[in-house]
Amino acid sequence: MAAGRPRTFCKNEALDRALQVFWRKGFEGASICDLTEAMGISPPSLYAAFGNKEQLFRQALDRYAGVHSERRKEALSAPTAREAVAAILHAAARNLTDTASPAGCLYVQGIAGAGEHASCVRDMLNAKRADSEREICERLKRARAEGDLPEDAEPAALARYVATLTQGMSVQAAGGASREDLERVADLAMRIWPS
Amino acid sequence: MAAGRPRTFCKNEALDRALQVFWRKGFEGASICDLTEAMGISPPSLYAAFGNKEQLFRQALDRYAGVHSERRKEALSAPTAREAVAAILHAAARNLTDTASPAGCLYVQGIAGAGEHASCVRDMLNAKRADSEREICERLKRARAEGDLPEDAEPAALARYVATLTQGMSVQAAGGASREDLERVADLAMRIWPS
DNA sequence: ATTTATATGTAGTGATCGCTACATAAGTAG
DNA sequence: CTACTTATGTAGCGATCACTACATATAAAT
Repeated sequence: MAAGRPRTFCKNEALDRALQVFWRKGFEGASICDLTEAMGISPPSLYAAFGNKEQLFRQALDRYAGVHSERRKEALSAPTAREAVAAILHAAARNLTDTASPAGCLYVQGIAGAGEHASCVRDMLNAKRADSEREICERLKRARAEGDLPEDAEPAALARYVATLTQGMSVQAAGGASREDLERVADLAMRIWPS
Repeated sequence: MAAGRPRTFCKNEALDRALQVFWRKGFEGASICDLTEAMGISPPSLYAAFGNKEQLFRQALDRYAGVHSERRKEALSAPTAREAVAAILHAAARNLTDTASPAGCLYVQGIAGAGEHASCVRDMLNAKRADSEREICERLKRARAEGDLPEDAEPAALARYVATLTQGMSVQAAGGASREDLERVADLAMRIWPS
């Protein structure tokens, strides 16, 4: 059939730029004007390609989630639970203070000034954080089954401890904490390990 | 001199109601309309009594900070550093999930959808979180001086660990974590203690 | 009673929000 | 070429934002 005028920008590239804006300013803090400027396109192009602001956020969030899901899997593939959790925490310290990206984690900073009507954004971010915690929990369950963790260890509680730390590290990073500060937090946090 | 028409509302009571709104929605997420409705006053009364939205937030934040500073001091007055930190973490688990208030901590949730022009709000909240961390650090320094902590303990790093946990717990609470969940995190967190 | 000072209620300011109508440009299909 | 489809650029929509002008109300001071 007829194919119409081709779009003049790369969708994924534009999405990456939108992600940067959402990451730095949060969902509500990022205006369409901020986004179109960063993406190098006009509002009608944005709406034609991505739907609306909420759908754009969802797509940017999925892209972000893809990257971080891979990093998480890599960290969790360490041979022991102890090494896996240490890898998660130290990767967090590193990534959350990466100067090439906004400080902190989109899962935390994205909440922004969400009024009531942005509850779906809150739900999206809650779900992503829960996904992350669940993957850690699964790894710990496996470790317990393999005898890598004692029988009385509680994977769910441990996973929540790790998730709480990474989320707190995001707040710390957004507040100006240095990479070294967060590395030290990660080191301290690992002292709970029975080994 | 002449005293003029007296105001028809209690300033502190109105401030408390504004605090609830900021707490639940964040600085940017709370509209003047939300605030005036909750405070039971009209916009001109709000501006006459509190200046503007930013100054209102600052006053609400100070009020919140007063309450939490007292609670913190009480927790830190425990005889040993270990008990003091445990008290901080368990108080966080309790307070952050208090059903009478919005979930989470204003110091974290207040960041809301802060656009660039709300950087002063970000600074205010960063400063309050830093205050909290510093008080914990002071307590730990005292403990080390008293021999309650080993010579090689690092009060600053420990204080940052505790602050990171409480901030992460705020994110967890805002995401729906239960009091029991957070209590278990606090228990796990205390396992790093050398004792 | 008059003056002075502060608070209130109504109503609306300009600016910005997310979003879109509309005409035009740029491609394919026949 | 004409017909059709899709993207772009301009320009602006109604709604909401933080905030305020203005007239009026209510107190104390003289």
